[in-house]
Amino acid sequence: MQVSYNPHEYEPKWRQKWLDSKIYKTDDVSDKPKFYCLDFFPYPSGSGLSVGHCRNYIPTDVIARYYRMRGYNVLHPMGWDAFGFPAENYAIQMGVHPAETTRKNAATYRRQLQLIGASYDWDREINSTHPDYYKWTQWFFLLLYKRGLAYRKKSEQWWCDRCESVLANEQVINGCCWRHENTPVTKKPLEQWFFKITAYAERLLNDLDELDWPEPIKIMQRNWIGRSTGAQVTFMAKNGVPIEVFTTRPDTLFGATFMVLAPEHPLVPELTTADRRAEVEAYIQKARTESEIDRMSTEKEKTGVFTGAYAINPVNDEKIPIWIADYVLMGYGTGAIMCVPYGDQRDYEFAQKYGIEIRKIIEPENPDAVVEGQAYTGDGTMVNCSEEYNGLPNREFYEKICDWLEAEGRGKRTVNYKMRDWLISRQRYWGAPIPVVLCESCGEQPVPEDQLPVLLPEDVDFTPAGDGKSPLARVESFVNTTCPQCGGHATRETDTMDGFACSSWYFLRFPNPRLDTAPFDRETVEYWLPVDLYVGGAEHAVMHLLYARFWTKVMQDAGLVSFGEPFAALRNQGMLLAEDGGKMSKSKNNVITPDEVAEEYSVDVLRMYLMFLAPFDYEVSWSEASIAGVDRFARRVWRLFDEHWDQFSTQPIPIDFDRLSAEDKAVMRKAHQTIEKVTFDIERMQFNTAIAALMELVNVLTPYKDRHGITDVYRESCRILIHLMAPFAPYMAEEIWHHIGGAYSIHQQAWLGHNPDWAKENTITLVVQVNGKKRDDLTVPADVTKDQALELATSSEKIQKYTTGKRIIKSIYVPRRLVNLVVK
RNA sequence: GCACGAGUGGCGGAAUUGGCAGACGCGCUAGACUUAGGAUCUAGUACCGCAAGGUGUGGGGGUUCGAGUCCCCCCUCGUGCACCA
Repeated sequence: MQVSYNPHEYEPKWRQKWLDSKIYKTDDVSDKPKFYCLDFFPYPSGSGLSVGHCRNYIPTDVIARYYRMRGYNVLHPMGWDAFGFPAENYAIQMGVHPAETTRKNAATYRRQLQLIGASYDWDREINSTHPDYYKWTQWFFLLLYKRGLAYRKKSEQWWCDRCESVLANEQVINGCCWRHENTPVTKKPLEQWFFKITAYAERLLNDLDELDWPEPIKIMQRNWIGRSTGAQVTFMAKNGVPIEVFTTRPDTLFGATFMVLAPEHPLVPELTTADRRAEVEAYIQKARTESEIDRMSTEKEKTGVFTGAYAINPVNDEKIPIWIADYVLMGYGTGAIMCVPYGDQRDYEFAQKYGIEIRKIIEPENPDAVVEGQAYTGDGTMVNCSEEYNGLPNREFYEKICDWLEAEGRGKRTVNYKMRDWLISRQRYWGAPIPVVLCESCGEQPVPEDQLPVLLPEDVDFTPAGDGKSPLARVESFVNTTCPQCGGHATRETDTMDGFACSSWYFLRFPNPRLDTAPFDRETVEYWLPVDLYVGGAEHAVMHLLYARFWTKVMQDAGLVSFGEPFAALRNQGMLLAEDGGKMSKSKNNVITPDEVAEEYSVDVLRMYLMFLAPFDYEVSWSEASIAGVDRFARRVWRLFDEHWDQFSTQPIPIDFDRLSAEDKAVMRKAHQTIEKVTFDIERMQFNTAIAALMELVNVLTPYKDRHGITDVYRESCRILIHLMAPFAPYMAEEIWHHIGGAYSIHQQAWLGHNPDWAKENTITLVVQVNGKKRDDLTVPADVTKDQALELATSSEKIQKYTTGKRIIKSIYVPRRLVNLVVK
């Protein structure tokens, strides 16, 4: 019987059946080994999924399907990280409520993910904007609050004049607003909520070592955390004010010939002398207005002004001038530095420009190491210090001077981090309200747990007022409340939480998505977590991945979970570029959607093509030409079965391997080698070579069928093929399985194991080299011994051409590979 | 500037980790079947050479019987960090 290949008919049919019969439903707990396969929590944007997004969801789906067939209990869920600015901005422009946009966009994403055959357990779908979810996001806020890890502080916050609104850090791109490319942002002081992630800096850094994550991501996190060791040293100003500085090089203290404070340093007004005041204030004013990019530019020549004040260098009681300069940042260390022009390039340039003394304090072993016009940062012997220290190696002196500082109470060893606390306040509407009220008499009060969620009011005018406040501040019914402590009048915090708060715990929700008494059930979470495979783009290297690790550690400390790391293994998929090598973007009108590809070819072809085109972590361009090749492959597979459907079996066909003809053996061997190869490749996520292996098998079966028709070996090989294809081409596998009489569903069949005896080659090609150059190859039995191999090699005519009249001084035999004869 | 990555046919990429370089696919060439072909099938396809043979994994050195793979130097591209004291 001939059945025409018609994916447009069978793909929707199976899609519906899989949904209706819930074959991807996950058991809560079971005796099976578990596998938690998770995608990054997506924001459902208005434009829907492109084929680029599919490079994230299809590989994880293949993995999930594979582990299910391997007998694992697989948790493969999906949900929506749907709070955030885009929905709110869209609401402002179009007047559509963000809740409406979110609903619509999530529905589009769900439809498209179902289209591409993603095998999520849809009963576990979650949405961060539902009160059932953000109630627990607020609950975690309170947990952090109770543990002293959430605090409010006045801080300088990014502000865009054209938006008339504050911006999140991630919305500041190169010092300008993300929506107004040429509008530099400025800073505005505002009361803000912070999470004290810095308290976990050390653990966040150290625990990276145990993670199976891409090395570049770990490096980015290490850089972000930015640990440096050194000393905090107190310099006394002449008027008796202590100035704390942080230095990584206390061994250069004797070379400190001036100090620099950040222009924003609080001691500046106090230190500045009357005659310098006008100039200092002008400089501060200039630094304020200067954009961050200008100020941070390494290209820029250093500038600064003298405050008129002096401080005492604690190691030698020398009087050194205090300057202010914008190359010193208030946000790092203490906002003040000691300057050693001899040992620091920045200080060197500054000292040169302003004529400050450059004093040599470390003599390198090789005098040429000191380059004219540059600071010397290397090691050497101390000079120009005190008698006691001169002549010491600087490393040794480092320890000595730290001991001395600590003994004298003039400083101490310290560790400093570049990472700052996580600012979570957003003066925006579309986020989870921060569950805190401000009482006139009791002050700041957390909302009691039993009053959660603090509901986000629906009927709100979300146009920004330009006053730096959330639109919620204008909703009186929301703002006015009673104090949980005294019952008196109180006002609610009107800021909402950063969207990254929602994604910092969502992976704990999937094991028990509908639980209404707690964010998660301990036992279930301990069964499923940590996530076995986490896949998403590299762009979240520091933000989300660091925040989620932080929250997990807080929960561990609170005794809520036993583990300290949420994601055991992380992989980043490569970006998919447009055919011209540029980014796919709506503005360039070059976005290809899965819908279009499914329409023109099929979902299975899209899936296999994306897996085949390059290793999954490579950046690669879409190619219209190559997808046709995968379409051909799919049709070839279909033709292996077509017109012979009733001759196949879904049960293993008994094969008496030893009695097979050589050709039949070769086919059977290829089939079992393919099982081995595809299994190996899926596990190491080398999907492109797995597909290539399937193609090779088809390339063997097609001509075999033409010569021998439907033999047992052929039927068995095709049965193997269809199993191996199931994770990659789930629709076609299901349809073929159905036509050959398989019971629903192939996706609930067990993965096949290969028979190593059958997979093993019985003859091998032995390469024979003379002096490392290939001169012959011999077909020999696989179990050939070294002596036999050497005998065969040396007796080969082609080889003798190169060996006669010469002496074999060495013969190398690599079992099952080659013989190399070294002659002279 | 600093720190990682990566350079393999006309193209995307293989090479199970030091052992036949170019699997698989695209493209291309020739042929078959066709009214037709953007269908299908067959053969070929790294480069030079009629051939024997030689040369080839960005360039140059090195280790080794043997290097795409390991080591050193250089070039190009990509990514991240970028006055962090």
